[in-house]
Amino acid sequence: MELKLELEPTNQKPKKQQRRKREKYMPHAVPLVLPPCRICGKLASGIHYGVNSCEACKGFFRRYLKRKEPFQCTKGGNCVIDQSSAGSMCSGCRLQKCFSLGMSKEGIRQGRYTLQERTNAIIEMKKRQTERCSTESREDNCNHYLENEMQSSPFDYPSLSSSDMQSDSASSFSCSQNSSLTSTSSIFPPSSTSSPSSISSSLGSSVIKSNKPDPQILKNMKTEYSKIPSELDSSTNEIQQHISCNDSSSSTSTSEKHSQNSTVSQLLFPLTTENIAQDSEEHSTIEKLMEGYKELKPFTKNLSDEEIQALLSDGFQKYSQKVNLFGSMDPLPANVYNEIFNITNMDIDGRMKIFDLIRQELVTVIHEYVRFTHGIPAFQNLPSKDQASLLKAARLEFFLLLGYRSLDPETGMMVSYTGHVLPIRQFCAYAPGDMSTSWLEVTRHIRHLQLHPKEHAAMLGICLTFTDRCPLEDPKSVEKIQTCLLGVLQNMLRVRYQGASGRHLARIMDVFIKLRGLNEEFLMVYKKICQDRFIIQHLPELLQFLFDE
Amino acid sequence: MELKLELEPTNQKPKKQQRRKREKYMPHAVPLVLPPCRICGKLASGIHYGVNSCEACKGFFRRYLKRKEPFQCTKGGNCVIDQSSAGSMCSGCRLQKCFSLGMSKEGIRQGRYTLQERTNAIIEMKKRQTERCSTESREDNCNHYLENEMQSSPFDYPSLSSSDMQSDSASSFSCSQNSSLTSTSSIFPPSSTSSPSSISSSLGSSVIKSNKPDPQILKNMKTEYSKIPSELDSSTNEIQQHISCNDSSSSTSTSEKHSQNSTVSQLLFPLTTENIAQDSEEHSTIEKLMEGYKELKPFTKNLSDEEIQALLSDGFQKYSQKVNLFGSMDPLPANVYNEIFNITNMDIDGRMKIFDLIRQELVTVIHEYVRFTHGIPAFQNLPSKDQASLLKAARLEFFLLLGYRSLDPETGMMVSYTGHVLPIRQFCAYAPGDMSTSWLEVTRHIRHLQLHPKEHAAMLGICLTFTDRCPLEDPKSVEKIQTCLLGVLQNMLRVRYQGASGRHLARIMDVFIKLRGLNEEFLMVYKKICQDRFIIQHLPELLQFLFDE
DNA sequence: CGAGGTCAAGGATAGA
DNA sequence: TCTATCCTTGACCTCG
Ligand SMILES: [Zn+2]
Ligand SMILES: [Zn+2]
Ligand SMILES: [Zn+2]
Ligand SMILES: [Zn+2]
Repeated sequence: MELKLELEPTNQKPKKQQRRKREKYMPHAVPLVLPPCRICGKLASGIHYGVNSCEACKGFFRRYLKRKEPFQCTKGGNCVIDQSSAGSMCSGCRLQKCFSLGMSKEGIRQGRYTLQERTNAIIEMKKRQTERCSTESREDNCNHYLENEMQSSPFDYPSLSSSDMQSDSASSFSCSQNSSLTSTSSIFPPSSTSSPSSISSSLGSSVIKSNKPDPQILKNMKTEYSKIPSELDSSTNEIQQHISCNDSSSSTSTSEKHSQNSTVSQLLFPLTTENIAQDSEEHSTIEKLMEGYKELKPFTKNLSDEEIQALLSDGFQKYSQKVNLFGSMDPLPANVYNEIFNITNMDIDGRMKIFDLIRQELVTVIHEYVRFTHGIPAFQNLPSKDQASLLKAARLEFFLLLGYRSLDPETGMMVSYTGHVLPIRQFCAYAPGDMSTSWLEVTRHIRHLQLHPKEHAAMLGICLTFTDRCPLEDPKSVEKIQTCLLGVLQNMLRVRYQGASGRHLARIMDVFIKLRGLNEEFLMVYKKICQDRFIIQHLPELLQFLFDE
Repeated sequence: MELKLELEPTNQKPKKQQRRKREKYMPHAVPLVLPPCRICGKLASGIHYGVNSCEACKGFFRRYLKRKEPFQCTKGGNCVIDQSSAGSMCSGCRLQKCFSLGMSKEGIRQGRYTLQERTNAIIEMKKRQTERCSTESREDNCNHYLENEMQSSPFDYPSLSSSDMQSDSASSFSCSQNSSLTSTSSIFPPSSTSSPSSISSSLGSSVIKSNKPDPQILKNMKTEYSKIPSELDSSTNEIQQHISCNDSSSSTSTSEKHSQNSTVSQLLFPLTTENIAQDSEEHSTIEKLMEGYKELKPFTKNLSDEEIQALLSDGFQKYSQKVNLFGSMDPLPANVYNEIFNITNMDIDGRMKIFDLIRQELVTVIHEYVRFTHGIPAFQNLPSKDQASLLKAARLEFFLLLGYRSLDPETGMMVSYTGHVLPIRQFCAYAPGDMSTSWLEVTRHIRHLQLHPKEHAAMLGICLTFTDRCPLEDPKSVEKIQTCLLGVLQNMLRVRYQGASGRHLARIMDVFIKLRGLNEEFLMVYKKICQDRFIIQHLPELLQFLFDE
């Protein structure tokens, strides 16, 4: 009788009662009959992560975003996702469907592109570019990467309600006056690298030494890559043919193609009768690439996955024990650990040890890095300035990609280039907390790819030959190299995965995108840190490696 | 033998590792911690099928629902069901118990609790508790917080399908032999505080000094709070009356109440004819509280919000500039900043400065803290051990709550107790990254409450008088004080917000819950850090403040 | 109105 | 087989 809360008459039992089974939850009475969930077909509750979807699918995608580590289908990846399968949908395929319908964090994304669609777009772009490179007079010889303003983006999502616009943009696309721009510059955010004139001594000297244009090698290159000549204006007709083949819809069935001596890339290198020789050509490209790849000798190179894992686990145990000595800080996050480390004056020693390690390793590493590029077709024909720029711009991504087997994404332990086992946090001491997390995540993704060495080598080559990461004197040649490597990679994937190769390539492209993201992050943060007196004093080599002056 | 492991599909290996040690499963950070399973007494994981129960009993009932075939007892149907019989309970009797407690398919409830529901539950809890405290003989005089097993839960939502059961449980409730338990211990996670015997010198001495029972003050207290006497066994009848009034239904209209001189809390202090004097009583309570509140003199106390904001903004600018000198680290997170700070050897100075500051402030602060408690009705009548325990246990939450105006949750800058402006990250140097985030978040919430000083004072008092945060000699008296303060607060809210006061109270309760969470976090992390040599050496006062030995 | 959090239902699975 | 735990799901809620 005396409850004052009765002013709000609802809060008593009756409220609890009405709170039983309700019908479908709709945040608001939905005036219009909205389309059903695009993913599962159930009643949608709104637009979530960019896609009209139901509460369930929304939650599913949200959980994915939190828990990372994409789900894997165990049944071939072709499970049906609809309301009939509610409650027990295959998570892997459901996630794939979410992706393919364009779900993404914040729904902001540049369009509703699938990984696969994105990859296709990238590849198509590259194709068109090569075409243009070949057909165009070289009057626009300026740097690709300086021009990426105003480019009409191929990623602008075609609005469903304006299909006329779509064709508009499609037609304007091929005759765009800005058409010489790279596609990658719109896919990857523009890099914030500095001018190419400043070259670190250790890196620069290696490059210069190795860059005296050896006429013999150059000749070999010409032989091997006669279809992609160093003279841009010649022999374009063949490539043009490829393109015209490819411009038509891609609906031609694979089996048809097989009659034409296939397993060879069709998207990038559609077969024509003149392309019969490509197989062997590609083979020698791979061989050369692998020679360069052999030059890279990270400690883990010749270890099996199990051996590496044993190393890492062992190291992790020892590390944990060590950490326990400092006040049992084991479960504490890195920054706390580092703080303790610093304050107890143990840090300086610890850090110095690592710096010494880094210093030693850098010398070896950089030489091997340069030698790897000798295996990249025509790379040595590039202007030496470009070679240096590329090496510099790709350094971080290259080594992250190179070392993916050496890092346990679960424990964060890594085997260094010369075989020291340590937590990556010590490498990331100066980075914001989530930098090492990103590194781990990318590594997880790369591991997920289950790469063969040849694929790995090709990826490393591709990684080195993005034209949008730095200003270049001759971006077209670089572009061409990358296109070639992409073709090689694609063929390998096709041989290995057949129909699923598209998805795999998509995953690989995604890794590149993620790597690029890390690189950006890295540049932003480390630019500032390089001014640190301590580093300047104790690790000038690192600065030379990391920065441009 | 090893093949068995390999049967598990490919890349699962790290995941399976963790299987050995399993703790009680609690569905991730339960904000509303519930009393133990009503069926078997083990730790409950939530409300299942309408009854507060554990995972096991939930699963048991689910299996029954599927199998349909009801279990049959073979031993007469009177088997004991509790945790001691775990694993080998009689299924028939277990199911019977499930039924008798109201488990049913219809009892289910979906979705989360509204803020208001939660608050209502909390308040209801408190009410019932006070009831129990007063009616019970003191034979069970042991610590509240040790006993929170087996309490019958007022959180059990009455199952719709078994309304008869409801009255059953209601009647069993009031005569429960375990009824002396605190509610808060089930709402808030149990605190991990240490024994009350160890008291830090600085805190302890203040308390002891102030705790010599001043006969004059004690007399005043008796006059002012004669209805809540320090002697527990006397004058309980009045409170009992409140309670008995309160047990009946709450359907009397508010307007009726107003004829009885209301605006006084009815939920906690239901009006009876004897309660006419309460208004003035409450008034004097508030006045006394405010006297204590005046003793608290944080630098910002007499500044307007705008003035504080100006201070903070100014400090933030200066801080940013300073930070820019160290390699323009402005946007970097705290850990990086601290690292730089340490490595350049500027850190030690910086840290030491702050330590000095903390040391200075602690002395002032603790004295004022103790003096504040003099304004809490009957607080000084508590056993001095209890006073010290409460002061100790509440210290963090108290100061976070006290200083909410001094902290800009957007920039993370704060004005210290004596007026120094600095980023809170420097206070949180040893905490994991998200600790300061939590602090900011709680502060945001408190600011959102738009508290009046009196409300603030009441909250501080309530904050100090939770019985579940530490062991107490006389928890019931503490409980009574808190109930009184809650009533006062509730009335103030009602005057100010009328119909919306329920929601506001809900928000306030939520803040308490959040503060408690921070406290838990704090205790977990800082326990370890107190072993740090550097701190022991340079800031023993801090340790005394933070810890118990 | 959508992102994100909450939390009970139910499935999966190791253990008894 | 039954039990108890772990984990994913999806309806519902809050907040900005
Ligand atoms: Zn759906
Ligand atoms: Zn599937
Ligand atoms: Zn149970
Ligand atoms: Zn039985």
